[in-house]
Amino acid sequence: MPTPHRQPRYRAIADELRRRIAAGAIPAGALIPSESALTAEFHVARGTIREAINVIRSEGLVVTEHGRGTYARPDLPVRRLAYDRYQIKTHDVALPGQLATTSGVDKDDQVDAQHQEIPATPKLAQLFGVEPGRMLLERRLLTSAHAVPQQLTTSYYLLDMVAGTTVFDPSREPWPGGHVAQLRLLGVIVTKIQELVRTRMPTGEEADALRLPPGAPIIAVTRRTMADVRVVEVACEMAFSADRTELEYEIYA
Amino acid sequence: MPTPHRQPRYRAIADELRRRIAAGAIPAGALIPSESALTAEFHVARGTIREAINVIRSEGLVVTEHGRGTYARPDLPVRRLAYDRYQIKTHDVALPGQLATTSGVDKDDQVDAQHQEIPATPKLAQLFGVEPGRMLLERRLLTSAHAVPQQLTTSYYLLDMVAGTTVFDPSREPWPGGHVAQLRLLGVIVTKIQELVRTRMPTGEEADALRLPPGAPIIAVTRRTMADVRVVEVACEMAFSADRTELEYEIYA
DNA sequence: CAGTGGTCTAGACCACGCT
DNA sequence: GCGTGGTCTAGACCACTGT
Repeated sequence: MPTPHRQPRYRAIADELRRRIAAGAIPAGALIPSESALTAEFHVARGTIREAINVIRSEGLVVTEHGRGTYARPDLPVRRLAYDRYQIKTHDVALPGQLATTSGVDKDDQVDAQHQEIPATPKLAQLFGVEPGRMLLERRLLTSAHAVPQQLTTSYYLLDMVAGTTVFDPSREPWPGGHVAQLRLLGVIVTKIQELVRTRMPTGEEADALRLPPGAPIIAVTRRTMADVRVVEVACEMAFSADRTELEYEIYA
Repeated sequence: MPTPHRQPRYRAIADELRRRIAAGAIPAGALIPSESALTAEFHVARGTIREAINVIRSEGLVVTEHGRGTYARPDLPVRRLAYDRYQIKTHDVALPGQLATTSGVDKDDQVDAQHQEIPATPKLAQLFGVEPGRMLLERRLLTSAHAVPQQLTTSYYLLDMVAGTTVFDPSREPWPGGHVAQLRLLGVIVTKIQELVRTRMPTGEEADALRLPPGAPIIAVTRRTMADVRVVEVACEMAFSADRTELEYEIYA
């Protein structure tokens, strides 16, 4: 079956705008023409222009700001989270005044942390391998680099392991060396970390916190930190803006 | 007195439809009311209804089919690709007539494979650590499970390593035991696999092959297979439908 | 054929950011 | 106040899927 497939006009306009951005005719960070200007240029109704912009916005090429205009999106620096990000660098622990350089948290990062004690939900209990209702420390963390939100993490620790220790003092955020180093200060030696990677659309809270444009997906990682067979930490959904993040892993034979 | 933030009608309607689907009033796989029916029910113009449906479609809750209607999306089985999927099970190699059970390819899967010889592009040459122009075997693979496309992979091998071997005979697809087992039959012992995980919007070709609804993101993995320090295979973009796939990794301290 | 979603028009008024 | 995008209307015709 031959496909004559006449291209709708809004798609042709989307193609043209995409071409201009790729060719540099509209530089990254610059405003694209306003909807009324495009209406005049292409001789179509405004709704058609808006559909075309929807297409390239859902591709992440532009972002719109109410009252200001639509911008060609500047190339965002991609943050690569490497397989060795949980390795403890000795000086991170030796010099506690220093910020962490692992665990996805860099020197330039700002963090906003909240601690709370909660009983384990059935899902958390299953991830931990403990009975529901067991008391946990919940740590909610929003990490920003250069004023751009990067990562929203909710992680959990067994309360009887961490309660009362200075290591988990909320005022000592961000944690030097990351959570693996903090656990080591408590005598807990992490032997294995499991990560489960998914992609999905953000919840409203996640979209707000990470300042995501509508339609942008996130990378959601569920992490379990193990000391031998014991689960000592669970990060139940670390959310990353998908277009600012890549994850690197190594698998050994 | 600040203006109370009134929710737009299309969002309220999207919320209502979301609620009905979550509550089971619209069962998974069933048609939601037609646009004209919703127009009558909510007393709004059809464009407003279409905007509401756009919202829940971009969330992956419904899929629309031209001429048929809009369906609440049935729960798709999620395929978990585990960290041990590259381990060779002895019988996979011992019984070559048997289908692979590793490498993300299961017994029920159908594959559509195409082989081709090409010179290395600069990007591929960099990933391989060889000079550009070096001849490679390109293997394009579309994997389907139960008639649902799952995975689109383009991978590359050094041609002088595989040329003329029966192992890489296109008629022997799918490969028993996956690519690691096939390399072992050539005497190449894989010691390490690196994977780089990203999420992005699909190209048109990818969206067609994986039968993705508009706006659905993909998981894109770049893989490098190593034998000691030598790169013996590169999968430059394995594309998975993001909502049908999750990836599991383990990191050892 | 009737019914569905896909595309498109030509308006209108509102909310927001700037000057 | 002015220009921007956000929401909404009330139509129209087309393309696809079914009977």
